[in-house]
Amino acid sequence: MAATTAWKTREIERREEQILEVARGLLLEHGYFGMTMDRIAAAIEYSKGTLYQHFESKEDVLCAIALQSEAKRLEFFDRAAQFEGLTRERITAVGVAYELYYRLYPTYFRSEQLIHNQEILAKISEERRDMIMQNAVRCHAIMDRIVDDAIASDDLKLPSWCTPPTLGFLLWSLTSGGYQNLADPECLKVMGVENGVEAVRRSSQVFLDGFNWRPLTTKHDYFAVSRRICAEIFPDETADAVLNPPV
Amino acid sequence: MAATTAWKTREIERREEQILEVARGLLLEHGYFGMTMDRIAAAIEYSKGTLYQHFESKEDVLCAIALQSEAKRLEFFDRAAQFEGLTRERITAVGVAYELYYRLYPTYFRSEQLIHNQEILAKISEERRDMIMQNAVRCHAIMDRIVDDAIASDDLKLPSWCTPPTLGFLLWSLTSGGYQNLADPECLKVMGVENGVEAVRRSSQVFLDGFNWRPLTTKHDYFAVSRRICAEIFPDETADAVLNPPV
DNA sequence: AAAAGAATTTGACGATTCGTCAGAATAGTT
DNA sequence: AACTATTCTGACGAATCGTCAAATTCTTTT
Repeated sequence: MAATTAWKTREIERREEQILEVARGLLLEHGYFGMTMDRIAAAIEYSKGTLYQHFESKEDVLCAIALQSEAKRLEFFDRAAQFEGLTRERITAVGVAYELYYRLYPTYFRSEQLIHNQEILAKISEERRDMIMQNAVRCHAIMDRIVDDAIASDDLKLPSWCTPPTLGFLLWSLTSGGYQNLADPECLKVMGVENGVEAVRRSSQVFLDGFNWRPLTTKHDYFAVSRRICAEIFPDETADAVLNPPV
Repeated sequence: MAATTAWKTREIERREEQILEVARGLLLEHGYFGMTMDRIAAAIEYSKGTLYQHFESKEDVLCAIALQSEAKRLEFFDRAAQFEGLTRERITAVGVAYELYYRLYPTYFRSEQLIHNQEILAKISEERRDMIMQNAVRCHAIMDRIVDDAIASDDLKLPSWCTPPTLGFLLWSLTSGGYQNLADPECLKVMGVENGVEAVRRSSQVFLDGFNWRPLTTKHDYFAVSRRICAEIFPDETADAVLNPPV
């Protein structure tokens, strides 16, 4: 009996990575319709049949790419969650994490947007869909945790219409909505906004001020806090002067 | 010479409306991939060739649908802009307009999202793309105008990092981002939010409080203002008790 | 009313792409 | 070397987009 050898297993893993790398390149350069299975197969120098042994459909490839992106985002969020300080400093750390993710991995950000499409989600394997959901849940759990801590420590008192997950949803809507609009050049032209990333960052603080999450920006230098977060949590990612501190 | 008669012209217009109606139905029921040109042709009882005399591509059909949606949204914004009152009441009117649009025409909202896709936009006629942009610009101009008035009348003083269009962009990001997340059932599940629409509406006010746009919610009953806006500007649309006042 | 000519409609067709699968090629075993 | 298990291949069927030459319908002229 000729079983799959360890040697072969490694070869398969290597190939899977290669496929995703090539696919991401095609996706970015030629878009969704330009990323064809034939082109991917040609680029990896294997046949389409082999490609389909790794991924059950084109959408599955797409989701695998998005999954990598989400994993990176979750990694950033996890690291941000380790920042120690006041609750509002901690939620700021999550904001910094998301901003860095958006700025360092714009291609990842874009592929994530793509799968927020029910038609694409409908075509993929149960397994991958679960993993995607799992990641999203964990990202929101991180935010929820901080909001809960803020309430417990009296830094924040939410109005009755706003549950802790609701605040997470709103903050998420503001930032992800903002980045999404910024990522669309047509939108940008229409809206006439400059320094969009800075605006999103600062307006998040305005938003939290509106909820009276203490200490307010008038009492606390969140610019300095962001710098500390960069230095302590994301030293490698912000070694480049452009990203430290966030402009 | 046999010229196109007035009779025929009307017939053509009627058919164009019919196509869009059928196409929207297919889009909603079966999604982007389920909306095929053959199915549309079958449903309107004309051949595909005739269909292609009205629209130069599938994307063109999609954009025509989105254009109808945007026209409706613009109509709502225009009406909201006619509300007379304090500047912050007027921006509230725009918020009410957008909320009503989202709640009354969820199918329109969805088709608008679809065309915010560069690949689809790239395939359509110059003419339609211009019209789409034009509508978007006019919606933002309405917001910008109100922000400018607020600054002129000292109701609002923007921080130096935030231009008037930037505030429009941010408010837009919060609300459109929020509705978009709410429209995605998977997102909703992940985030664990209830009463999302109410949360978006109230959080917009929190946001404006953060910018210190007077009068603040602590000094002014924007719930009552919203009711007035509904009664004066959108009487027909909010005749149904569920929508008046916005829950 | 019939013929000629213009406008409109049709659906079969070429091109593209997805996903499959029977058979070829390769690797491992005896 | 012969045999078996595994992996790989690319031609193929199906679905869909968009086209266009031919068929049909409508209008005008004689």
